[in-house]
Amino acid sequence: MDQLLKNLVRYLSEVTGLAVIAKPMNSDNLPYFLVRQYALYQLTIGGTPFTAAFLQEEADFKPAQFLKHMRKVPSVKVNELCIVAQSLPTYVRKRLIEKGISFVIPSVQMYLPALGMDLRSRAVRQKPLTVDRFSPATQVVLICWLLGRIEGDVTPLELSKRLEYSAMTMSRAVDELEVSKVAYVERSGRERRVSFAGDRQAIWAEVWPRMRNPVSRVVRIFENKLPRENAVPAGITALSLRTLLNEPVCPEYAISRDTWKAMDKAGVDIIPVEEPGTCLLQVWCYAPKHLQVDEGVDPFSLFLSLQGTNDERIEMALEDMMGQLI
DNA sequence: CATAAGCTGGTGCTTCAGGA
DNA sequence: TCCTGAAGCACCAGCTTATG
Repeated sequence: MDQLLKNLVRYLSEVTGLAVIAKPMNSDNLPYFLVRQYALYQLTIGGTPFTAAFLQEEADFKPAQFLKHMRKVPSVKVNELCIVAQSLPTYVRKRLIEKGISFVIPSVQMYLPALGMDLRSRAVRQKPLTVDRFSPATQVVLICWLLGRIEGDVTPLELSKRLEYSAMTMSRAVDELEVSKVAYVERSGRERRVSFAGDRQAIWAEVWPRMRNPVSRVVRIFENKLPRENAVPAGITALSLRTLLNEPVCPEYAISRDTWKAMDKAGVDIIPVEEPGTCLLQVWCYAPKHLQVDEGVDPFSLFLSLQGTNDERIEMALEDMMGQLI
């Protein structure tokens, strides 16, 4: 109880900036059952008087019963009551607010209508205000939609199952889409449903400058060391599958960072120079497999991985591919 | 090469709807 | 009126990538 009292005084002073004084009340004339359940204090916050009731047994505290008890104590003014507790379930707090009963849970929440104060320590979620560059996870969601694979609206949880990200990461991706006005978010209860804003061509034009090249590094390995089930034809190889461009001498594949980590751990050899039987392996910051289209990586990621190459044939092939797509 | 910034998932708490 | 399960959320730690 001493600790709770100290916490109360410290918390109230910090948060309100007012002088806080708490003195135990004389409980000699109180019935035993009351003394057992509540410790009463004379509390003054910046000159405003309260009767603070420290809860001894928080577990079975009931607001209605509390009021009934307090009405039996002549020295207590019901409208000056303030409950002090270490923690209270949210539904209890809700009820107290409904009834207009003041309460303080040090470091967590205070509700003091007499002072016009209502504060929760938990900060409102810090959403990004703008997004200059989409996170990899957001990019995956966007491309998935651009590929026509997201019908209607979805929740972050559904996205997390489909794209093998955590629900948390998908929730953040939805934040990014929302502030970018690329998607609309509708809340129904605790659910967030995301729907995209119509026209694919317009959205692609708007988002691609903020998208990143998925390739974080390129290594050369022997093609027979390739993890077939996780590797997807990428780069010029993928472009040659979609356009009239010739196949490159050296095939290119894409894998996710996680797949590469596993390969690296298992000790795959990196070949420093071009050699027969080798291939180029692009390590992507997301999993190419989830967005795969036909035999190769998705055309959007492919475009992002090849844009800016100063090769006229590639530029033309890219244009050709994007033209067909949108 | 060291430090900062960015990305992601785990953990535990809060909120909400619905049912007893 | 109270409880419960599911979803959403913040905080944090661990790791990767960018920068001087």
